[in-house]
Amino acid sequence: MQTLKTDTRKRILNVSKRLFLKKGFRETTTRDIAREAGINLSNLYHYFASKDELFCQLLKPATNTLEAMLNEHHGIKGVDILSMQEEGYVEATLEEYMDAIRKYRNLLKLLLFKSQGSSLEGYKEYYVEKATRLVLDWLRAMKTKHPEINTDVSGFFVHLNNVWMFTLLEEVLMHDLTEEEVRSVMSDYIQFEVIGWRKMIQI
Amino acid sequence: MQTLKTDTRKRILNVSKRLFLKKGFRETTTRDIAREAGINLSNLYHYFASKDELFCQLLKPATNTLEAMLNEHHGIKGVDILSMQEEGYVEATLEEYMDAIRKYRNLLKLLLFKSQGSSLEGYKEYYVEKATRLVLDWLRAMKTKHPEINTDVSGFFVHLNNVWMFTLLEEVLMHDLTEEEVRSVMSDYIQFEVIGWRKMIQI
Amino acid sequence: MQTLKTDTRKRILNVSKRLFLKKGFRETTTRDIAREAGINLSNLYHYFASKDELFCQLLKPATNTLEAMLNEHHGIKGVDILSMQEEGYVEATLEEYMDAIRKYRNLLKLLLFKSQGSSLEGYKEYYVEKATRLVLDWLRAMKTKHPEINTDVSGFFVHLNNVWMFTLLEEVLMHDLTEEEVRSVMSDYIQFEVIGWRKMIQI
Amino acid sequence: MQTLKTDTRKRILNVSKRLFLKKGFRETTTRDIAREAGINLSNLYHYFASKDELFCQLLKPATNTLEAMLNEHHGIKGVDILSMQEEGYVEATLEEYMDAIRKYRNLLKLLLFKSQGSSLEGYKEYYVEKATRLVLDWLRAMKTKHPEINTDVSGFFVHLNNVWMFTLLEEVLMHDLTEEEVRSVMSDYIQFEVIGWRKMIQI
DNA sequence: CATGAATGAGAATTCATTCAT
DNA sequence: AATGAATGAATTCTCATTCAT
Repeated sequence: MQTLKTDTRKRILNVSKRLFLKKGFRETTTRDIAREAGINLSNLYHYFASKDELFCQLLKPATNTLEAMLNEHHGIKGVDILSMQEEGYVEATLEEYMDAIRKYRNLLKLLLFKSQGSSLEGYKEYYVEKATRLVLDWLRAMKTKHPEINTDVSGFFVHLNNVWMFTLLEEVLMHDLTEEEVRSVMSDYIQFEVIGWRKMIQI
Repeated sequence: MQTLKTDTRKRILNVSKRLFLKKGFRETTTRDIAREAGINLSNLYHYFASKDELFCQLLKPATNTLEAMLNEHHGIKGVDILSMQEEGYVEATLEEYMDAIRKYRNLLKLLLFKSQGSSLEGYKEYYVEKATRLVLDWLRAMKTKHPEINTDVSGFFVHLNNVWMFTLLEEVLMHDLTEEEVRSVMSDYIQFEVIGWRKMIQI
Repeated sequence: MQTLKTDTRKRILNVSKRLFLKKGFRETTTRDIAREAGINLSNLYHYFASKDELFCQLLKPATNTLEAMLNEHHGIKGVDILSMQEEGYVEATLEEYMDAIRKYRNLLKLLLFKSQGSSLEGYKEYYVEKATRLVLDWLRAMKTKHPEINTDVSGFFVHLNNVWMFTLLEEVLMHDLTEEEVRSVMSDYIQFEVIGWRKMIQI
Repeated sequence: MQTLKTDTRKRILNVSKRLFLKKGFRETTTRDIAREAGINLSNLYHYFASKDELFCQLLKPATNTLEAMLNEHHGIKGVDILSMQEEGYVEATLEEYMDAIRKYRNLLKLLLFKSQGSSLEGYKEYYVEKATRLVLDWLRAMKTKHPEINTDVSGFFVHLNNVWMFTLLEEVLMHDLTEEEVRSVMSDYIQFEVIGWRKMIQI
């Protein structure tokens, strides 16, 4: 009996994940992937248009989540600047990061450490830039709403802030911290950030 | 007419720097370098044993400086933990970093962003690890000398500290901050670090 | 239109045989082979992992036969030393050599004269050594079975014996003796050997 | 003080001998030679027109001796076929071979085992052919002088005879037999040859 | 869905030799 | 006599991708 389309596709993705993790995007050949997936090399191209597309598809869940977090967390969408004072907000944000790492630990590793040569190799920079722009826009909006707060924050500061976050993420992944350790480090980090943030905008 | 050895060598290095900076180590071919340097491809091997060696030689000034800084700044050699309180120490440290960036801005870019595929591709990790070990050793030595201070600092904390430093360096390089901006950011960073450090060891 | 796999493979092998024979392993380039076989250079690597593997595969029939002859002829396996007196034994041995030359004349030429630079370049020496060891072991076994015979034969003598055989083989090949001529020379040689042998062990 | 021309030349030859012996003609690069001789690469070409010429010059003493032996021993020059009966002749011949090995052991090794890629790579075959022709000519001359002897010897037999001799030489060199061992083996061989020879021509 | 065959564009490195000084 | 610089021609092997079936 012929393997179901999804089976083969799934197998390719699983094998890819393993190989990309081991050797990185560039050093992993399509031949390796096909061989280990037990399929013909050309057949791989029935499922994915190119090696790059395969990589992007593989990372889709992780990048989707990151995009979502980008919009919601640094959220231009409705979160009021004053709500950052509430306890629950910090908790929620923490959980979001935790979830992402719990679910996509390996995909995030791929994205941050193993993507060179692929079209995702600049993802971190792209993400940080986008986040920075969103936050700055949001700050401007908040200024209109709450003219009393200080939103005179340099772009570079916001930028650096986002970079710290990614660096932390990278360290957590690189050193394979346990969930307990991650939680502890993350908690410190987010508190530090929120507090610093409040102070900065003087609310 | 025969070109002086140093001319050609210098030309190769200049061209390499430009190309590596533009396309990275891996994507830059020896052919490109030779063509742009106006020499025969094989002649390149007269000056450098391999593409990798060329890259290492090119980065030598920067890596040398970093190694020196490693030993002197995080220096296990003679700096007393108490001297970190003095104004001058912070100043000096700041100047050291400033100098490195001023002199080797592009080489540091190459080292940190464009070295993949070369033997220097893991330099950041190597450096951070080594720095971490040196600092921990130094802390142990200080404990003997000043039993009253708290040196109960986790390895991961020290590690993270070193990573922050590199991240900052990366950001400064990546965004091509002017010297004025660098000085400002660096100053903040070092003060932050020294203060945090003092608090941590409770002196 | 797609060529059958075996066609191309066969063509590569045929072309290789011709070129290796003409210029030797080292002086024959993979480019030459591909061009003359009418295929793309990289396609050659579809069929053979390397130039060396191609050479070994090409010679496989001959080396296999030699290995078989090694085990059977100088055979530690069951041939009794006394059976060397029988007429049939000499006949059979002769035929074996004749067959090998008849079937693999050119492959044997490649193996003995054109293999430098390949992993088979020391085949003659390897073969002679192995044969020598086998014969010496067999002699020891015969000594147990027939304590009356003289098996006090020096290793160097056995060695030299095997070398003569190869030299003869080489001469026959190098001078392209006809089958008739080969048969005549071989016959002399084998009779000479068997007679000398009998005398030596005094049976 | 500048090195004398002969010194440098001598040094090049010594170094070459060592390197060629270790790695063979082809695998030894002119760079290696120059480096180890402590001279500039181009300077090597002041002493020898090419790598090949260097090799030939190095082997000159050995090839000269072999050529001389060729003429004298298988001597078309005056040796009467009947003198082969005398004791002294065998002795003299033996000594000649012994001398050559004693004096040129390493050069002969180079010639026989390490010359591939050089213009001397076919020396053995060339020598054997020439010897064969000389002997056949000489036999014809003897026939005129002594019509009673049998000179009806096949060319291939003479050829094989010369090949045996070289094979023996090769074995002696390859296994680094001591002078004592060489003498013993050689003695057997020459006696065998002379006796066989006498029998063959029925004198 | 699946396959075997085929391709083209490289890429790093080697080496004997020559030239100008 | 000696040198440093330079050359050109080669060579093996890689890899993502496409085509015909």
